[in-house]
Amino acid sequence: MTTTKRPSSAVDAPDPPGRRRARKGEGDLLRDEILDAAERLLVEKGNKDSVTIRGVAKAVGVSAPSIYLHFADKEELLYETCRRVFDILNQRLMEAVGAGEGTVVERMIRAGRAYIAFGLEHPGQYVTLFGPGPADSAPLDLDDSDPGVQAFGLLVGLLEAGVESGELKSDTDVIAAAVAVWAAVHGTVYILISKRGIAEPVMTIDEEAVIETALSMMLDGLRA
Amino acid sequence: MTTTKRPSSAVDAPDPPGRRRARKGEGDLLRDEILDAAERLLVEKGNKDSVTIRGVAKAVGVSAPSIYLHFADKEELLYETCRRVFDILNQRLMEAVGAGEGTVVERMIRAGRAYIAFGLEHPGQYVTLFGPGPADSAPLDLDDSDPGVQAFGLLVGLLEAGVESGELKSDTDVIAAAVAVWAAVHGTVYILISKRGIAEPVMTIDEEAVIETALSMMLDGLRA
DNA sequence: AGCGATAACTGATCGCCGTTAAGTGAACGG
DNA sequence: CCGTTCACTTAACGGCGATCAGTTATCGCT
Repeated sequence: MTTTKRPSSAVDAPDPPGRRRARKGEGDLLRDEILDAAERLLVEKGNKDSVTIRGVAKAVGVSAPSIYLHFADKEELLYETCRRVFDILNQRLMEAVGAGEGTVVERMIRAGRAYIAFGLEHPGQYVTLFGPGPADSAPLDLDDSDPGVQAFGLLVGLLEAGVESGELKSDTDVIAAAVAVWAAVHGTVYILISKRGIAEPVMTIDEEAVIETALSMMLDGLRA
Repeated sequence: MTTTKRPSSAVDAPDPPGRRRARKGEGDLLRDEILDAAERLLVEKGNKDSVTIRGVAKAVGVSAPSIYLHFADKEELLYETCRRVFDILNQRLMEAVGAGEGTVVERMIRAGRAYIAFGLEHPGQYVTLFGPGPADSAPLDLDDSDPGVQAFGLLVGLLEAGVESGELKSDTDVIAAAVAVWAAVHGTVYILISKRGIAEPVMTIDEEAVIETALSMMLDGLRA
């Protein structure tokens, strides 16, 4: 016990090694610190399996079991971590769709570009949230606050508007089309993420060209 | 040591618990048994993290370290496991493309349907092979024997034929288009797999409708 | 100022994992 | 019959997610 004491003089060290215990009503402070650390580690490691409960705890400057005071298990921690950034995605999607107006097709293109760009900016969170979860994963009763549900609703609304205005094929099954469109942009994000930095199978992939091809392909196919 | 002996009388038990040691030149027998067991477990668990080296070893009736006599690590074991089934996919794709002839668009639709159907039939292997690997994953120098490279080459060839025959837009960047098409079918498979058996976000998804919508959307967008 | 209650957090431990090192015994060639 | 070699095992390491039984700091209250 030579150096380990911190009742006073605790403002210089930022946080990680020694952390001041939260005061009585402020237990939730730790929750946010945990989420921040988990997000930082997820971005840096790029892979959810490389983010460990123990690692997050050490980054926060706390013991591993403390995590469980705020999250039921690792899955919940990661979900909440990614959820925060996906709320930002929804914001961006709504901006892309709402601002500048234009035709439905133009708005969909903008939204698609925003979605893909966002996914490529946050690959760790993207594959964590949309990647394969445990096979036994609970029915995952998602409500309207779930960012995925919101984004899907936005897409369905857009397609409905397009059909109604005659801009899109009138016999479109909007639900099926929404899933198909989502699948196409999702696949684009996923493949571009996966292929980042691996030996190119045939040649270097021009990301921009792929994105624009995918988007125009999709929408030409939907147009009336 | 009451019941544990097996020098003789070893024909009744099939394999799992006690396994006859292979003879001198037949060490590779175990390799195939391991692959079979790994495939079985992967199909049954649906998730690569639920397939453990120890579990595979027990299923074969062998000790865990024996796996490492035939595979460098778990990743290699899983890769080889999935590779076997993806060779079958390539076969099916070539049948779909080659047989019955027809226009390029027709052949692409058949291939797309075959790809998606295959992915949905083998979800465990699909997400294992195409899902997120470790972030540090080696450049993965894939050669022409890799099923992914072969399938991609098939797709590129098809697109080139379509452009040449005037069936597809003449200004198509075939590489970018191939990636985009692959992304779209991949995304469709991935999303339909992920959404299997979870509480539907908006309503029940009609898989057939999604598949047909995705395929026609794609190809209408590519057509001249 | 002192004290019991309670919120916030820790140390020790469990059972599992992937992986490695060292050893054992059966099958073969000579 | 013997030594080598192949096929495999036992034991163990370090790290993982998770649990449980404490421990300590802060609070309201007298």
